[in-house]
Amino acid sequence: MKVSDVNEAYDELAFEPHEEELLSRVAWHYYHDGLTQSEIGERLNLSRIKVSRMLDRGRRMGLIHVHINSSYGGCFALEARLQEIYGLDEARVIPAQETGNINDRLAEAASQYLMGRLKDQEMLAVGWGATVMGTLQRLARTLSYRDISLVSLTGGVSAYIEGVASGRSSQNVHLIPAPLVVSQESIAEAIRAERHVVEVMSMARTANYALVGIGAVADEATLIASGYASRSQFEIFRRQGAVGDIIGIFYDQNGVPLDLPFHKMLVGLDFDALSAIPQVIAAAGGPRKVEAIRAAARGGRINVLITDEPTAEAILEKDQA
Amino acid sequence: MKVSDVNEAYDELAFEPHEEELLSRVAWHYYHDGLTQSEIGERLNLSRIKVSRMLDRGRRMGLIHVHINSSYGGCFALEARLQEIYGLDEARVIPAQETGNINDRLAEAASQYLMGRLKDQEMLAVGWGATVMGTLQRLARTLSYRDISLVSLTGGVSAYIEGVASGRSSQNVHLIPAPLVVSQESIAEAIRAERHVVEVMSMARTANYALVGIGAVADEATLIASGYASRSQFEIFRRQGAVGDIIGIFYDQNGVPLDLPFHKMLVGLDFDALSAIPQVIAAAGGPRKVEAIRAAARGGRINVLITDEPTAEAILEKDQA
DNA sequence: GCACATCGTGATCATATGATCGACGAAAAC
DNA sequence: GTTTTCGTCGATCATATGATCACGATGTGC
Repeated sequence: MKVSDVNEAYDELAFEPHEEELLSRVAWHYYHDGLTQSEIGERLNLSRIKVSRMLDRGRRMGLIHVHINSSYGGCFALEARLQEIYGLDEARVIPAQETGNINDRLAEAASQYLMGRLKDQEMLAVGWGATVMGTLQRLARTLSYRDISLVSLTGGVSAYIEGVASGRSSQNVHLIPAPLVVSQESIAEAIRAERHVVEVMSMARTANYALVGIGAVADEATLIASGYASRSQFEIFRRQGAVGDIIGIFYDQNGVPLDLPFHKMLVGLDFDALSAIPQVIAAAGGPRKVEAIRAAARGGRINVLITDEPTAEAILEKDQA
Repeated sequence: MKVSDVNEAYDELAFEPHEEELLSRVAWHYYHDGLTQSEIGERLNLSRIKVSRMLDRGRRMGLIHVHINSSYGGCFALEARLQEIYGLDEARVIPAQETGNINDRLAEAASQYLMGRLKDQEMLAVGWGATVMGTLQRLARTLSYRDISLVSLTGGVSAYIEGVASGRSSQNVHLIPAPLVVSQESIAEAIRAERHVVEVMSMARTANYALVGIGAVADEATLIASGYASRSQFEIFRRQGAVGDIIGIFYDQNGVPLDLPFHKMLVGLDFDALSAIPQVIAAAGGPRKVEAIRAAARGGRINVLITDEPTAEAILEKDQA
């Protein structure tokens, strides 16, 4: 090959057919035949370094394309965009699937995420919600094996955490011994002043990770189903601009907490304390929660989001413009 | 390919959903994000060596596929001449290579070709032979991902198609439940009259693509190795002018099918039915098959030929004068 | 229960790869 | 004609990679 030929052809977008053939040949030997660059070089009378550069060019120009043959493949693009747009530390998107409970699948993904993250003897703070419960159930074995401490972010957790804690030395599980919501502000204040409660809450502030759910302001919410709130209350929240809640705290479309009487009756940490935890991980998905998740992400309430493909698409669609 | 290899490959085709996700993620970071294996390791809490092994596994299982996105597979001059001389719709010629199994390399090329061609929910009819088997193994993931239906052109396919079909809803795979050849004409007739067999065969006629191998009339033929025919039979075929076979049907040097008793004992489609399929794709190569491939091309038995460089040269040499 | 095979794991090390640098040659600018 | 600029080339070297080995866990058959 003449050097001048190459110079004439130098144009990032197109190259000589002759070079394209050579490149295809090099790429074929490299990727399909498993030859090393040196072997290809001596076979085609090229220096090793030149083969290396041809492969590089082929990759950059898209002549060599790596396809990942999996339903997960499409989700990574969504993850990257979620991370970029909302400044998340990490996003996990699980593939769309008609069959199967979405909360179960999210819980599975969340537990897998945590299994890969939690180190020995770290502390995990947990919020409230169906997805959180499912995640903890799946994590139970890992937690005891790695000597992870659990601490609750709010009241009302003991009901479902006991199964998880069974068989473990109880000193590693610290629960707020109270419901999530009480009927009067004065009672909530009294509980929050209890020595044990104060201790647990200050311990929660030292956790490495917080695992929370995100609730929609819809009649199907777990808060209503479990009797902590009524439909009429939700109607009021909605009129005040609430789009979702995290650990019982309702926020508007920008993720800013609202000033509601309901919040005064909660037993648990507030948003400032939650934000102080290094990694706040939220697992949530489904059509009803799109707005709630989007607002939480926009407001910087969470660092890690685990959701499903259609939800991720719906969230991003609104912020594309 | 040895049977043991096939079995191993089948075992590897199945894996846990969680592993698939992790693998996809690793592959994505490696190939699309350009991270090093160490970086991926620390990000996902895996040892570097484990990442390396996962990538290796992903490549072998066909989850990771390197596509060389050239309008030509590699050797255009040969491809252009093959297309012109034999009126093929398309020819793919892969570079010469002494080492490495030629059938594996052809299977790779064929699977790549089909991946670029097959659209969602189309139907692929498959013939018989080692190269076809290898191609299907590589295609397995793509097939299920794109919801491609498979249908057999002949009997005897079930032995190797099962691994490919595993994990897929069986309604998309339609096999002729019989061997390729039976011992008596009457038995073949009876099988061909079976309702289920009739159904599958009429379905095969509606396929968009047919993928077939081309066999040589040589003692090393897969037909002999697998016990469907004997050396003495081959000797007779040869004397009657046979130069090769496609889906068990032997033809002369012009690609015209011979009138052999053997054909009456086949369970499968005939040449007329095969020709009715819009795209008949043949993948074959090697010195012994030169005559067989040339005759098939001359006779218009195939529309697309995938072969290797020395074979292509040998074929063309005979028709140059 | 114990020996044994099998598999997955990480450590070590040789090799493959690609980033950097200076040299060279061709075209363009002066 | 000279100089400048640009791009390619190969040498060198740090790094990335994968082959090999040895270990420990797990499961299996006797």
